[in-house]
Amino acid sequence: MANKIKIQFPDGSKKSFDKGVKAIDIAKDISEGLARAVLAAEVNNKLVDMNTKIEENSIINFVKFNSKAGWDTFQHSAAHVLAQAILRLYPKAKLTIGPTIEEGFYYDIDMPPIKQEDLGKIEKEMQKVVDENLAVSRHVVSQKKALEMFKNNKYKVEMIKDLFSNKVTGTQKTKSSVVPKSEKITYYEQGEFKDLCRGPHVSNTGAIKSFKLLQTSSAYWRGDAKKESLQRIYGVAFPDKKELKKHLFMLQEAKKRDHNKLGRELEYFTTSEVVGKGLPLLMPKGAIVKRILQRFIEDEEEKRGYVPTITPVLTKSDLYKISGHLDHYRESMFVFETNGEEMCLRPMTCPHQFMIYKFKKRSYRELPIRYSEVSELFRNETSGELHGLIRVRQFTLSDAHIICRPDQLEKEFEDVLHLVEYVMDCLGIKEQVWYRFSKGDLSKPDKYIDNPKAWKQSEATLKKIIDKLGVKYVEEEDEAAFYGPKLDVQMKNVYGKEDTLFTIQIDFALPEKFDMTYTDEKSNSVRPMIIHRASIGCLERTMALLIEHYAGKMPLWVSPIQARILTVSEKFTKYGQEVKDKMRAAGLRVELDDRTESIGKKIRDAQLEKINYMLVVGEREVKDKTVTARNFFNKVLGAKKVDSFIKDLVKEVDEKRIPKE
RNA sequence: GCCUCCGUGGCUUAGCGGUAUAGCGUUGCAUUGGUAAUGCAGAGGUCCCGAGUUCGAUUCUCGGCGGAGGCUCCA
Repeated sequence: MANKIKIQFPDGSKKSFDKGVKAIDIAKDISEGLARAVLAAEVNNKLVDMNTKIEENSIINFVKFNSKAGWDTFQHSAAHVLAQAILRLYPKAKLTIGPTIEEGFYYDIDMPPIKQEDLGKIEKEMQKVVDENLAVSRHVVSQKKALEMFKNNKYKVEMIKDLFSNKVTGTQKTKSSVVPKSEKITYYEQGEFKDLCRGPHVSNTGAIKSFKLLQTSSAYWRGDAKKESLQRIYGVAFPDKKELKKHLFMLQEAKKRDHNKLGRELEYFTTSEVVGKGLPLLMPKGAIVKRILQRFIEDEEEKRGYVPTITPVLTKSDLYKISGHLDHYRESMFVFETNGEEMCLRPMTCPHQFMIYKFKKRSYRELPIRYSEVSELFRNETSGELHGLIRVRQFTLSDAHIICRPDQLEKEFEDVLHLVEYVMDCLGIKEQVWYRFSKGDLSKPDKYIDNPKAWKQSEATLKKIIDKLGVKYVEEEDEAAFYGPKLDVQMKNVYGKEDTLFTIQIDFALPEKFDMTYTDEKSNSVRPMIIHRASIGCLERTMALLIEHYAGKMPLWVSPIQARILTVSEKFTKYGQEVKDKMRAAGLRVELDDRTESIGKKIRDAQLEKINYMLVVGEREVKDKTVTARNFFNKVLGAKKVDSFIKDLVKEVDEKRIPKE
């Protein structure tokens, strides 16, 4: 029996096999179909290749394409095919890393810039590699041997060395974990191609049935702008053609929702060369939405005990010297000299509000003080990172600073969280967001305030609070503000790129820098705690993500044009006007389309403009004092009595109901 | 800032060394219409800007500006 082992399957059943049986043979034993479908196996929770020999009693779980591990395995195998094709076409190219990402895979390669038209050539070569159906094999070697094998590639050499010194591999974005210090290193081989890799991989290159290279870009080695610039090639792969086609179709569909396209088409905003980069001009519709969001949050905050401030956008740079912004942030600030003084446009509201706090001596009885301001901020972002309304040089943030006693911190934090949740509820985006606990990186004293003890303490405090409140979050290193850790609310745009929507930050540093104090019950002078928070985020960005999320079909309460009255002919203009006036009087945003166009045309136009309700008025309606309503999904809601319909709409606005198809 | 792609009337687009297509939209008139009606008439482009090559450049070269997607950054 010594050469037999027991394998346990996910359903709990067990079966015995010869010692050293390959994972693929176990799958075949169950069914040929399964063997074809699996990409890798988890043996005792460890991900391995299908040709791995199993030497002891194990629990096995087969990994298919539609699981996270299966996707990763498959995409990464495709990345190897790409790398092999590149080396065949460009023998001088130096491979670096080629991880899996949510949208597929990429490979960073040190080589001359790739033109768009080269991608077709590379794809052809990849197809050859796939057609050759090369067996993929895994090998374990010593560090010495590995260094010898990859001696012509300085990047791989650096990685191999790092692997043995417990350094983090990969870039921050790919989230490669710290590899435990090991004696051995693995590489994979397919045909003439060898690459350093942890695996696992599909067993043959022929499995990569269908793939597409999507785009190229440049990226820096280890994400460091001071290091070599590499060519990054993005792609995605699927086990069959149909799925790839479907995926590419979905990508195209998603791009139709791109706020940068849709927002311009729907006349929310535009840009002008003579105004400048990253400085969008909000047109009436965009301005209305922004104003609604602003009024909404101002009212809501007032209800929740915030007090407003209005502070200047322009300031002497001295203020930011105190706060440390100038040190940590200068590159992204607009700083200029005038009248012999250095001035700047404010990138943040915090120091201004702190000055108001410091206006007089504060008692513990006054706290918490919650200063809020919907403020215009300016950040001199580098040109390449600007994007539509999501990333701009001037934006409006619903900024607030809660100055409180340490014993109030938790309650205040919780209240902020409730506010943020309420806002997301009203916007109907609760399902689309997730929380990110953003921590500092103590190894970067330039980027973060150098006070390890305080960092640790405030991160622990934040963690304690969010754990206690049962917030589900992901932790991320090196994403904090320079003065403290954050809880960010994250959302993706149509390109799958992640952006911060709202943020709540605990600040341990600025109260000190600004020498902020209050007098406690024993007459001691004590440092307050500060929560920085953005409740509805940056209004422009929030608007952009709403446009994308709703494909332009905004919830009634934020919609710039809630209803449009469409007259069947000029004879009914007067009645249309009457209905419009009534609705306006009820506070609804309504337009009258009394053009001499056909009713069909007017309906189509209203639909293209994503107007919530189309109200047709013609002979029937005039007679019955009704309107015939449709919603923007073009669903006919039938004839409605005008007065009761207005009442319904007002109610819908008040309830901030979210549209459903 | 770096890499790739891009820049022709409001939009989509043809063209290419001799100042330019077409469709949609738009304007006016007629038609008074219940899911893009029809007819007639019209307006609208220094082909992103600058320099160079050329007898001549929207077309070729270079530089700039602007846009898109990455990278870095980040609300």
